[in-house]
Amino acid sequence: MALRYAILISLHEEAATGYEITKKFDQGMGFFWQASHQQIYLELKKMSDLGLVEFQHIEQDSKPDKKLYQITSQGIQALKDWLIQPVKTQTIKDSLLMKLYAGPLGSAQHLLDEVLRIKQEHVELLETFHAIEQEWFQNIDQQPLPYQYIYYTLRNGIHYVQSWLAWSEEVIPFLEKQAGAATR
Amino acid sequence: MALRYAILISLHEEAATGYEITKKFDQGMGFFWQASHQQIYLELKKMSDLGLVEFQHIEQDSKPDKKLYQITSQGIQALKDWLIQPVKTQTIKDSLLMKLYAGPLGSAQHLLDEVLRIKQEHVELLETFHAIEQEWFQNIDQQPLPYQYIYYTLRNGIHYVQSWLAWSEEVIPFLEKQAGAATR
DNA sequence: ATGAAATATGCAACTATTTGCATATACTGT
DNA sequence: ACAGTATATGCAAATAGTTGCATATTTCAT
Repeated sequence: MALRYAILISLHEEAATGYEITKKFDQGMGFFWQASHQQIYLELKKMSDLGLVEFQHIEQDSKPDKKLYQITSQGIQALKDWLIQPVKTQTIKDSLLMKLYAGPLGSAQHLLDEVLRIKQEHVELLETFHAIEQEWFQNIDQQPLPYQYIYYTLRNGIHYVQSWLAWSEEVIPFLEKQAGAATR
Repeated sequence: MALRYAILISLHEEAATGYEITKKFDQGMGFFWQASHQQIYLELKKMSDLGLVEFQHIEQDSKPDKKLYQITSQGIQALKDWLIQPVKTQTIKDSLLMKLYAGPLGSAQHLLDEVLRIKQEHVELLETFHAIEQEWFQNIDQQPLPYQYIYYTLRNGIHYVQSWLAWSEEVIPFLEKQAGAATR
């Protein structure tokens, strides 16, 4: 159900097309929720049938037609009701750690390559996060209240990525040693 | 598919019943992969049909009968093949951050309560992790190699929980201020 | 010129996961 | 005595998510 409420939160910020919501899931909200365009279009249809959102057809020259969705008062109420429910504990599905756990049955070199690749992604993500922090969240306590809340979701991301990078500095030397030992 | 390989890794360590594997998913492997007993029993059946595992019936007095599963050579090969595939990037589904992102539309007091509750869980988890580290992973470079790999999955967990707790120290004062302001 | 990426939406099939139920015995705590 | 927890496995229904495909135009890069 959480996808539904992620979409409602996005539409509560501003009216948008399915295509635009999909892009939002690749950016800000994407850090804590991911969804494909197929999922989003299908969910928007269901939500429209339930009266949580409504849309207007917009015809465009030189581009495909689109549907601009906006949240209804019923949608806002449903979102408010959901926001005060207890949060479900986050499930973690981390196949890198699974492969590491399997240890010597796999290849230390392969694990090392993967850790280095993901490290690079995390380094870039951290730079992006810091750039966003600089650009949008300076003097945070003077920003509008909604921004202040969003700022703390960014801070969560920064903490997470930094801790992952700190861990990688521990595991990389170990994997280098194992990968080296295997070829000798 | 990853559930399948999580089970194979577990059975490669030692033969086990579905019930015992379920308990493992609540402990060590549970940090990076979760699965219900329904999922595990169903998957074991499929894996048995495919010849990746085999089982023997064990009749017990005073307890229900059980099936002891063990990995086959075919299962070991399938696992080895999977271990050298690229890892899929982890998906994060964090409804706490989603509710935080929604900000003033929800209740700061409710968010604060939830953060404090999860913080308590994380404090306890960190204690558990540290206890495991002390008991099983002292003088890590003198331990058997498979233990050394597992140690780094534990280290990942420790880093993660510590970073979450550090973040909570940032967000709690903010939410306390917001919750206080709302009642005045 | 030709291919790739962006814009824009959607169906169908499959895989993964959750939720609810069902069964049966024994042990432990109140 | 009675309720709850542990042991042990499983089916069925529903929801959630992935993968592959389909369509149609424009703009940008090689």
